[in-house]
Amino acid sequence: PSAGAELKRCRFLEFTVPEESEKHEKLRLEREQEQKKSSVQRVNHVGAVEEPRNEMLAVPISPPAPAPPPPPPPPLAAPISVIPIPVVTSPPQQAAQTTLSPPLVQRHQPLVSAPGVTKEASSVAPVIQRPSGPLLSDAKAAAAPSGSPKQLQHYAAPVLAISQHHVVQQPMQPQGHPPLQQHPGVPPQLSALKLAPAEEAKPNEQKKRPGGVGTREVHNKLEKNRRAHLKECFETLKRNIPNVDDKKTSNLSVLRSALRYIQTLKRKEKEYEHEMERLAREKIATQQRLAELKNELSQWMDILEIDRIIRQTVQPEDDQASTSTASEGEDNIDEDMEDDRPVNSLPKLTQRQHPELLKAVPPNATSHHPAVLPQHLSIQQKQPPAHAQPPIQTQALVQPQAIVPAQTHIVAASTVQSTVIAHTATTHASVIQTVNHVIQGPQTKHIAHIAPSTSSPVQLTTAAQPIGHITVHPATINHMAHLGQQLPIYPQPVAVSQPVVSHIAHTISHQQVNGTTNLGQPAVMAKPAVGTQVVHHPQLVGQTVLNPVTMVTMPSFPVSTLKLA
DNA sequence: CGAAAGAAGCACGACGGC
DNA sequence: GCCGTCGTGCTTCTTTCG
Repeated sequence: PSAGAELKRCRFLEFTVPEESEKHEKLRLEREQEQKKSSVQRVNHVGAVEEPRNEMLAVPISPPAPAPPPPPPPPLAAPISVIPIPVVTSPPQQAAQTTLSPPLVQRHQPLVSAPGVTKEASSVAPVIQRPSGPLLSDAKAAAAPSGSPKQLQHYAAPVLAISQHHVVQQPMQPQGHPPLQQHPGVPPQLSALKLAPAEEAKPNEQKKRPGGVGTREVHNKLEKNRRAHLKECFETLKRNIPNVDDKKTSNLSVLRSALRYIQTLKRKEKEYEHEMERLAREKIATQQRLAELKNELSQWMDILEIDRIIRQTVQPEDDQASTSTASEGEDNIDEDMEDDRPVNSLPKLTQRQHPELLKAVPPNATSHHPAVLPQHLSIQQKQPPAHAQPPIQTQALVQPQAIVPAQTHIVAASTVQSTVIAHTATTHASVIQTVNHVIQGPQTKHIAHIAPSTSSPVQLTTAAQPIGHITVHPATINHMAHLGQQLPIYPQPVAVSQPVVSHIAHTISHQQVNGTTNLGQPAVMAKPAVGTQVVHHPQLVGQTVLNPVTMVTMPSFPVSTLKLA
């Protein structure tokens, strides 16, 4: 217990007593207290054992001494009284005199009156209380080895008194007699309490009252420390409160100010919390909006990227294809693309997303152009079939039945660019461009073999010879398999209008292609005749068809098939 | 687990300074 | 009269021991 108390005390001291002097003083007090404790403990051990005995004995014995036995008191008083110093045998007289009044007087006089007197009185008082000599004496005798048997035997109470004095080291105090004479009726507790002060008062003596807490002085100092601590706390509090005068505020006002300040802080805290919540919500909303915008942007970027890729894939080919007139071809292509897709890439996207739109348009759609032998397939989804400008919409449309005289097969020797074509085939221009490239490509493997219907390969250079049909190489079909259902493959011969074939043949024979084409108006008059004769559509009259490939009319199979080319 | 002792805290009254 | 300080008694809490 002492250790714990010590700790507490140390902390307390550290906190409360900044001044070293006080610390030292306190430390000194602590040491003293410790000493007291140790001594007290020793004594207590003895006394503790003894006290009960004393009490026990005292009770029965008490009657003999003064008047009525004060049995009740003993239990409490006994422990404190501690004791064992039998040795002292002092003149009973003084003690007796002093002890007479003490208990009663003490209440009133302690502070005012001279402490010495009261102390003595108090000290004596206890002695008085225990008149029961014999028994106590016995106990004491047993407990205290060095005690004088006589006194102990004679006065039990006196012994107690003596013991106290002994502890206090006050030889002067008369102990033996007073007790005997004194009033036994005095409550033990009071006596005990009074004992302490009495001893404190004694000048040199260690105030260590065996009773421990009893020491007033110690208690006072402790109380002082406590108040100092309290004061320190108030000052600390005061320092932490804004707008508080350092010196003109009482503790009460400090408390009030602190209360107000705390309330203000709480209010602000709530406000800030609400603000934070609001900002958090705002942040979430903003993030959502940002995500949406990013999404949109990515979509647009995809579209633009696709467009770019298409351009990249188309332009170089065009460059390759058109040597001297490359620029012309490019321009035309661009123009074509622009013409075909005035809305830019969006249409493309829609095309890709809706490949079904690319499917062949029913013959009726182009039936209003009876003049055009090969029916044209409209690739422009935006343009309804009934549109007034069929040439623009139509591309390659051939009905097998319509092409009787010459069937042509497109034989793709290589499908290397099938994928690219697949991407680009969604546009009119790109399809044509692709076909153009395939046919004119420098690499032989890219060259489509256009053979006459007789199935005997014919040199492309022989422009005069009619081309019977264009066949698709099986490898190409296999290669295109991955394109899925949207890219139906037509293994059967693809009919190509005779004029187209003638154009192709003618172009190939010249080994040269002029890029400009009226993609949107590839009207070709197909003649059953075998020769290569080009008949421009009335709308094309006066225009130069530089790229005969564009004249190719495709059957009414889904446009996706064009990718095959 | 209860008793006892010690320590700490609280309340009251008194006193002095402003 | 208010406030701070002090001394003191009492109560409560904590720790130790049998």
